[in-house]
Amino acid sequence: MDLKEAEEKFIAAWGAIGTQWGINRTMAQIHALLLIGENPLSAEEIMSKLNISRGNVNMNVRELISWGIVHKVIKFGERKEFFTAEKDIYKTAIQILKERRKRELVPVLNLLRDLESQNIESGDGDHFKKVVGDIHQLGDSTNKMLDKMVRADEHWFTGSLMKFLVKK
Amino acid sequence: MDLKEAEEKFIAAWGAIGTQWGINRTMAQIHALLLIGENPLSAEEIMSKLNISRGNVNMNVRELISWGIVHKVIKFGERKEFFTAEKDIYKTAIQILKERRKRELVPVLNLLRDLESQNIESGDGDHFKKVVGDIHQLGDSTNKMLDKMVRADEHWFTGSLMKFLVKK
DNA sequence: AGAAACTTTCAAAATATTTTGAAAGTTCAA
DNA sequence: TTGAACTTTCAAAATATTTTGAAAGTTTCT
Repeated sequence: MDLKEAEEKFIAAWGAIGTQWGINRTMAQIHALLLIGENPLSAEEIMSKLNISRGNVNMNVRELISWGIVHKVIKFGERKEFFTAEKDIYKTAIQILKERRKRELVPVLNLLRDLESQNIESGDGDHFKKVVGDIHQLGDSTNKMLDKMVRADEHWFTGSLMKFLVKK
Repeated sequence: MDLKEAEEKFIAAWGAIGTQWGINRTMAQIHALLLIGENPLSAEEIMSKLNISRGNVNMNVRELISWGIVHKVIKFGERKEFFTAEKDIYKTAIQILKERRKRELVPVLNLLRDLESQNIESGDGDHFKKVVGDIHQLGDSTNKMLDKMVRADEHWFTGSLMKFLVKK
């Protein structure tokens, strides 16, 4: 198997996996392409390598940038923009944790806080209150855990936290 | 705000959040409905409370069962099946971790192992190999971490692991 | 200012996912 | 064995998401 073949396999598989992760296939493929490319690529290049339209590239690259895992690169003397993926995979993972916390966990916590602040007329609401309270507690713990992971310096993954988590 | 109102808000919101989590809305709503209900519900009841079809209930309940977070309940003397959600939210969380590890992480590890076993003709494949190797390392660590969480007894979330993660 | 080189937008088309509901399948009591 | 009470299936319809590509917008150069 030559390099090109392996790279294509990686890109295709990353796209498929992305789908399972709830990420759109093209976005995952663009990320893979930029990850394995040593040099930044232009929109043109992404279009032709993945066989997708200009608009599609623009949209998904913008989204990847909003996740903080792809960056614009301006080359001196060149008019067009280039894009590259964060190459430190730990930074990438932390960035994704950060964003998912913001996008997926925080809204849950807000909902729960809101529900708990409501004064439900007593009685049979006990079970409901317990469920909401339990989820809230779990959500808070998870939030703190993620916060700790995200705040830790960039070597957390090889540091004491990871040692603790993975030991035995 | 009365109980019914709060419950409906919870169900609706849980559905919307599910969508963001990459879970289909109806599945999340059924889960919410079963969570806040003290007693198991029949397909009929789920249909009418959520205003969805029989087939839809069947499909999504089956999926929830395959995730291990909803269970069939047979009531003595009753012909039909009832369904209930796991009420221990920590168990539910662990179950979800377990399944996501199996469905989302394991395939990635398989891909990476496969790519690494290929003998790529040397030279400029160095960067590609590094990327694949880095992701593999991260994946392995994550896998071990999840394994530890999942294996820990059901009180891990309040136990030393959680203390460590959340302290400070 | 005008024009070339680029990026962004967005309505329409393509694709993918979810939902429906009627038909087929199953179970069980009589 | 039959038929009532249930569950499952699945093709078609509805809905949601993604993709396209041409038009509009922006920037930079002359």
